[in-house]
Amino acid sequence: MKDHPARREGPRPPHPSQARGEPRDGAIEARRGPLQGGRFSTSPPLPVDPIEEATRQWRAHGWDDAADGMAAVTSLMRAQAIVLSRVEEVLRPLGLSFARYELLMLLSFTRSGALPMARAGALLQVHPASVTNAATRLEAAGLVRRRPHPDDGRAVLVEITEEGRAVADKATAELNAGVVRPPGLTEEQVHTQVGVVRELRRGAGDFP
Amino acid sequence: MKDHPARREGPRPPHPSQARGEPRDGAIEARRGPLQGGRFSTSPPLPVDPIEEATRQWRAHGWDDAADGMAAVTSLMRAQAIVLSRVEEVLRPLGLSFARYELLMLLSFTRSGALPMARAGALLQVHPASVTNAATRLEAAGLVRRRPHPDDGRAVLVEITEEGRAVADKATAELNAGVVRPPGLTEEQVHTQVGVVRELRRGAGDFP
DNA sequence: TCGGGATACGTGGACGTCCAAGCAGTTCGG
DNA sequence: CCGAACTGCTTGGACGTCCACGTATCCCGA
Repeated sequence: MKDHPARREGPRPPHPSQARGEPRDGAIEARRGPLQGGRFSTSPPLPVDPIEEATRQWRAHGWDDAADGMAAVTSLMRAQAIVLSRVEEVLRPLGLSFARYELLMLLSFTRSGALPMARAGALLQVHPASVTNAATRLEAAGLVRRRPHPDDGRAVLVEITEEGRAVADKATAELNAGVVRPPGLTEEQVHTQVGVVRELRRGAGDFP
Repeated sequence: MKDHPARREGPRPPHPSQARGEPRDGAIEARRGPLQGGRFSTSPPLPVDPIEEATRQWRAHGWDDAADGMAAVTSLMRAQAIVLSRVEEVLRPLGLSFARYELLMLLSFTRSGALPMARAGALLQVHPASVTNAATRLEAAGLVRRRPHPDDGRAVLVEITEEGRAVADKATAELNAGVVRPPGLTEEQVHTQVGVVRELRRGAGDFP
């Protein structure tokens, strides 16, 4: 993880602008395209869609009935990488990763601003160890605080701090403006997408 | 990752191949449900869809126009985790991860069975370092071989071995049967999904 | 011809994700 | 009432992904 996959957080001194010997004031730097989600290799962009090409190969090998499925799988992987990349690009300046942002928002939606670690893990649908990881880093940044559970000696409550709320609000505003709202997809496409995935998730036992 | 977002492969406890003495006919072990994609926390399954709940919160906070977008993002992340989990569950017994499987298949589709590392990275759309990683592990398993590029002293060719082809074929057969073919989604849903993502990828500059 | 810039890889580090194991606190049945 | 089974959390590992560097090689223009 996945992957998932891409994340960082530290300082990134050499911005693409200077590495390229870009003389101009970085003023506009016009993101090529609507925020590209991660293209590597210095070579020129591919002339054809690699996934479509793979699908062709699949059929050529006689796996016709599996071709669409594989295309769906690889498409999904790539889509996740692209979107995650865009999200983290926005979050990075705030010292957040998407995982940490999710935990922070989850806590901010709570009445008391606190949740037992296990509960958070269940709601975020990630492994308990991942919650520990995120909580530790958020705590180091002063965005959350750990507190023993009053009624259960085993449990630990993660509680969002005032600063945490502030950062979460700022992050949300920037995400809404920079990634979510910009229509990369039609409203209908988004609905379809979410609907399809909901069935997938239900089938995986995410919820009844 | 992200990543992804999520992945593993090494520490399967009863090293299927060598480690343990014979695993008693673990024959049935009945996968609960249709191959669940990763549910943690011992607590009972959630009573409601956490993503839907989050969307509700989003609206309640006045971010109506961003609610659907956030739902799309989180849905995508979860979908990727679920599918990746299922795929790797099938590949694990073969000593493969999805990343390694992809590289292996890419090579198998080549006439000569070999590609320069950079070319592979471009086609798989992952960072060059990821290719190095996958190639190293596949090489250790004897599934690929590294060879200096005949015409370019900088480049390295990764070449699939006979054993690599055999493992790749076996993996493909099992993936087709165990994950891809089983209709978790309608054929139409799959097409829609792939189509939507294709636009996303095109927008990200994956291909013209 | 020659030197600077571009390209190809590998390495080390940061992160997130998962699993397995270990420790402590809770529950429940005999 | 006590021990076994169960929970909750943390730690240490493995893996994949990306970035920043360093090194070797290639290529092109002065």
